[in-house]
Amino acid sequence: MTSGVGSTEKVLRVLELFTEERPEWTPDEMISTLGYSRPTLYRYVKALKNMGFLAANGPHGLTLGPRVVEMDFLMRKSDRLLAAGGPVIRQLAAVHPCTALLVRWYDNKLLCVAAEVSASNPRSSYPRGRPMPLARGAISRAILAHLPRKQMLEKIVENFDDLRAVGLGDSVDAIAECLRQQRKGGALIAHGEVTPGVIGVAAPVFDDSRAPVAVLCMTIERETLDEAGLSRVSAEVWDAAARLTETLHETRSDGERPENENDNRGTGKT
Amino acid sequence: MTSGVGSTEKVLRVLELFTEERPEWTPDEMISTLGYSRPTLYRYVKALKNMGFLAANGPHGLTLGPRVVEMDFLMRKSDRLLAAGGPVIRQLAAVHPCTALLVRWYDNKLLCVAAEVSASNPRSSYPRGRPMPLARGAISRAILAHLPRKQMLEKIVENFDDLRAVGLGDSVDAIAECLRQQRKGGALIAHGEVTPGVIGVAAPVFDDSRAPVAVLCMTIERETLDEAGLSRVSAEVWDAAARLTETLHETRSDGERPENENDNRGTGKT
DNA sequence: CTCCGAATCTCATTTATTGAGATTTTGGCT
DNA sequence: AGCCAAAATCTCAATAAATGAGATTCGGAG
Repeated sequence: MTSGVGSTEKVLRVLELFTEERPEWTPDEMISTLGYSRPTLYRYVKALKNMGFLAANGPHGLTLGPRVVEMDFLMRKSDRLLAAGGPVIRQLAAVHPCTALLVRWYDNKLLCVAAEVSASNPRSSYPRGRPMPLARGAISRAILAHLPRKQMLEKIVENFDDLRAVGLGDSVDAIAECLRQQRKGGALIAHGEVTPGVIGVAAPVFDDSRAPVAVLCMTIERETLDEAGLSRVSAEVWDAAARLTETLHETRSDGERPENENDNRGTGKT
Repeated sequence: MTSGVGSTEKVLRVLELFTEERPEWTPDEMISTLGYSRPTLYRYVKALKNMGFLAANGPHGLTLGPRVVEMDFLMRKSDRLLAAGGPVIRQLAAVHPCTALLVRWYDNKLLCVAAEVSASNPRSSYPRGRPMPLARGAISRAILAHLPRKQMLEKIVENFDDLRAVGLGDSVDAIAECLRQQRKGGALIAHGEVTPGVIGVAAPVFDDSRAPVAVLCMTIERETLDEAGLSRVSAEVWDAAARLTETLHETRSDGERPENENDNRGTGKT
């Protein structure tokens, strides 16, 4: 609206209606929720259906459509981070019973892209696609602490209240200082900031530039781990993240396109 | 363009650039491929980034963004077909070494939504998100044969050449007749129509209405199966599809929203 | 600090989007 | 099979938004 693509934003607002709580909508529900006129909403829906973003479900219901699944497929196939990270989180999960996560950093969002569970009774669930809190926990701080100064300050300002609540400091500068300190200690550790009784151990992964692109994290039941175990795990996580960073740099320069393990495509039924 | 949402279609055409072959684009590449002016393209990209459909990757590269992953997550969480179908394809995979697929039917597209591999050396690969050919193989015919007359004729016309090539008949009516015959034989069987040496056995799954919403399919190495085995497998597939149809009808009426097995969300790091 | 390419802004011009109401299509009934 | 109400689409004048050339600013490398 504000930027010369207002109509598109209105159209795509339709897609924002779909949530875990309400994954199916009728045109009339959309009209009354969004306040669009009938012809307009139908136009939008028709266009989104044509492009595969919406699909009919039953006589009058609408759900998200096949394009969504296809695009996610495409991302999984072509995401170097995911290809390189899969084996790494599997290794991590073998170190100690836990949930090992690979979390990608989008400028304003943390999103789990892969998870491996080795704990017998996992306390937490972060499958691919689950958004993660931006201002709490080891994962978040692993990003913040390793951001270039400028971006770090931006994010601190944006999330000031949460960060102060966790006790990192009472001013923007104090928090920045505190975060910068944490760079030096290797993996970031948080005790029960998100889930009580669960320890998070996280380390950043870097692409070519100096900005972090992802975080490796192990979440572990506190009871299963003593001090010595924690420092061993912490070293493992840090090390794994460093290896992953290394791998990313390699595949960037030589192979050009990432090699997909399973590429006999276009086949599969008879 | 033709329908009152032209500008939106132009914007979303940007997303269509991203393919398996080319998952990363720069603004300049987009400009020369799409023929948009510089300010326009930058406006589009900015909007798509704001909405999470695109994300920066490196200094100038763009890739698909986090919204895509989130939306797919949402679909996986709320898809009754997927929730009910998971166990079913696992059962099927246990019957005989194979790849068992659950394929959803969107009015113009077949898309694999879940797969279970039990063959030791699978010949085919159809992970979630892989689009499937619309006019070949047992899956396709399991849909076509069970479509209401009107839609069946539409689809036959649209795919006439392919269907004739497979030998179903030489006229629209002949093909329709042939397909209608196949309704009576239980599961649909195809020999090497897509992958030589691989047999496909498929059966339709129905939602409340009479139109099929999905297909269950087993793809099996021909050598591992004799005539008797094939008819046993065929009965199993048909049966499994019937059970799945049944389950869908049940969950539709009572539970209202599908129960998700693993719903301790908002948690997972520390 | 300076420079160069990348990204954004400005604003007159062009073009598409919008919605009330009429109209057609669909699919739920007997 | 055929009807009826609800859903979806169409028409078209009024309204508002998208467009792009060129100037400008931003931001990172040296």
